[in-house]
Amino acid sequence: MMVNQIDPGRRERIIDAALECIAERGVAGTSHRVVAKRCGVPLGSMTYHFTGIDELLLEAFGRFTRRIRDMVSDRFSHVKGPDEAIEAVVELIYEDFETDRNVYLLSYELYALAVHRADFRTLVHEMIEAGYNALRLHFDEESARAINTYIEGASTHHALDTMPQTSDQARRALRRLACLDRLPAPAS
Amino acid sequence: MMVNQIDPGRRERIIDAALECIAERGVAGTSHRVVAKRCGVPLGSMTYHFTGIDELLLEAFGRFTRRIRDMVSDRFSHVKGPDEAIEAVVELIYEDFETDRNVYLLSYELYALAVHRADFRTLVHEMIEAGYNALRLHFDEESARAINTYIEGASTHHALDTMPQTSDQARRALRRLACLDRLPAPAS
Amino acid sequence: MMVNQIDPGRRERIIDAALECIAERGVAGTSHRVVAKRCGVPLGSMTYHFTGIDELLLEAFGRFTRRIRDMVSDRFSHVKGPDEAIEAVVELIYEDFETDRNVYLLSYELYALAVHRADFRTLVHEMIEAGYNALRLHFDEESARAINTYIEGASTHHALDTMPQTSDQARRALRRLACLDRLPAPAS
Amino acid sequence: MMVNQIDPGRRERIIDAALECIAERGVAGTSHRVVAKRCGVPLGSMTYHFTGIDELLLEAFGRFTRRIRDMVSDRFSHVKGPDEAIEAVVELIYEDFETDRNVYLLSYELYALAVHRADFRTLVHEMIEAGYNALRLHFDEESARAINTYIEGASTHHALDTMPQTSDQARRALRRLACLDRLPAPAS
DNA sequence: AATGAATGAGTATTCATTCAT
DNA sequence: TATGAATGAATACTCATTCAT
Repeated sequence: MMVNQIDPGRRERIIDAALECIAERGVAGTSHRVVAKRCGVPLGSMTYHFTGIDELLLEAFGRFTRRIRDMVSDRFSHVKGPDEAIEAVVELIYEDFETDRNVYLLSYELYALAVHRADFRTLVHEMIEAGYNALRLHFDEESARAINTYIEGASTHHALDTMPQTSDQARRALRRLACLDRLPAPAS
Repeated sequence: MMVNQIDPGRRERIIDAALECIAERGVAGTSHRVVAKRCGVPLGSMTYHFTGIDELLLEAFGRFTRRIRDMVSDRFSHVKGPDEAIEAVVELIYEDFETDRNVYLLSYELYALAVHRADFRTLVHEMIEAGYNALRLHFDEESARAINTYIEGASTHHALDTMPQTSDQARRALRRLACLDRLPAPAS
Repeated sequence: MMVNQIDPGRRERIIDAALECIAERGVAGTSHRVVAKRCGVPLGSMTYHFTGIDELLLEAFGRFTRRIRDMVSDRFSHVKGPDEAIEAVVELIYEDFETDRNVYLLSYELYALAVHRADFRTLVHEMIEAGYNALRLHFDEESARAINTYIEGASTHHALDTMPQTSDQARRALRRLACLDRLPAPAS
Repeated sequence: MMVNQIDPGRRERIIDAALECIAERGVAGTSHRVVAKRCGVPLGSMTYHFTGIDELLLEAFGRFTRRIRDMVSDRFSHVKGPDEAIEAVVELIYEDFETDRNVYLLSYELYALAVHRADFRTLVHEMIEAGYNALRLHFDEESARAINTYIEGASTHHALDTMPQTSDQARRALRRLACLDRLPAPAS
């Protein structure tokens, strides 16, 4: 029998491994066994640190949404005025989320869970509200909601390789939503 | 022993049952056993009609995306001009998808699969393109993309009970994206 | 992969193996694994044939109580009159149950389950009623109940190696309960 | 970190909690974790105070059998003569054991263990002998054994809700076993 | 053509116990 | 002395799939 090594950071490492695993293989492919092997802890350790797989998933996605909220608040920390806010949004989508592609991958795993389960839905709400609150400092309520909605859609289409929109196009769309440009009458 | 009954609609019934099951319990809760019981066919029938669970899921989601494409083409069939097109979009989100809530539930299950697997991603692409193509008849390319993106985001927020936007607000946002209104200078 | 052999008596063999296993190691030591190994079937076969371990235990104990009821009805089949009935009881305890010691061992496992769970309690009731009904043909109700009660106690004490009573002593006690002998005044 | 509190009664509290737990959920549902939670001691405390789960069970059942022996000796402490002894037995079954229903529930858990393991069997022996010894003071050996046997059976049938006998009927049966009444010739 | 039986890999979880602190 | 952390073996059960009939 192996001697018990005490390992204070283990719980955190398990959560990280779970998150990586979800990004790579989806929630469906994320089992106690797989996560345990990935971070080199024995199987029994999983249910010692977490009451069950659900608690693990919840903690993992909690960490994920916190990370996103941090990205948002970092991008908005020095923003002054609506023009800079639009730039922050574009950078969020085309730089931050792009750099950590997991943001895209993990979101849809989380949403699929959120559809059926309230505790995961809470995480989604918090994440969406974070975006709204940051926008609200620079836009009226209706515009802030509209922009937040657009971000959501852009992320989805980006995640699924379906967004041929460039960052320039996204910027223009966002500026329209924010009424930042005087627009020409549309050419039918 | 039961005599083998020929049952021409069986394959279709299985697909329908699978789709209901996914909506109710998620892909994770959708197994051969569960689907077979739901539509009253023997377990062996599942792998007789489908090479495996993946084929069944793919067929089920194929039916789902076709249904959505039908909703889109129905709404757009009599549309004339951009104003009516916007109305069609609003009705799609606030009436069609709302009436069949499964549209929301199933989308995120599909996206979660699509993130990791190309064949499901193809279905998503087709669905998104259908929206784009309908819009393209009434808007320039950039506006059509922007509107399609907005629809995506609005659907997500709606699915997850996070969209306090009314249909009026959505209509206004869509009209901004389409440059249908002369906009006031923004209130700082 | 091993070729599937169809094996029509398998379900019955599993039940028998479970019963032997309970007798040897107690319900606590009777797991899917252990029973499967004992009768040489793969683990997956256990939950194919039984919805769960409870169904298996219930079937096993059902077979056990039926066996006891058969012993009772065999012993009583040719009984004529109360004297012969008493003999039948003595032979039941000191021959039938003694021959198949499992009768003793299994009873207490069953009772422990019956205390907490109604479906097992039903089996116990049926078993006890079988004894009562056989006795009722030869004795008035009160005597039949009293004798049945005595049988129960004698079985327990016998099972737990605590009954120094000989069959002669048991016979005399039973005859007293049945009022078959004129009794002397007790010596204090 | 919590300072180690000395807690002299802890061992006793654990034993009590174990006994309650066995009564409620059976031996099968009684684990270190469950008992520890019930009496609010840390898990590590269980194997500190007891060498293993077996020692805990043995101590718990030891306490249980002592409790029964106390009930017996209390009931018999003032008994004078066989008539009063019979009354004591009836009160034991219909009052004492009835009041603390755990007596019934726990007995069969103990018997199931006793069937397979000698140390638990010893406890059963002591318990049964206690009854015998009390009876022996007022009856000849054979009657004492017979009465003790009857008590056992009556308890079982009572525990399993299968004893429609009233205390009056039990009293009459016991008096027959004790030869306290001149009996009528049996009605065939 | 159709299916009931079978199966091995995999799932989450519980458990008694050990041990470093 | 006392305990939180750790662990490997075991538990019941689910599953997609195969195959003989």
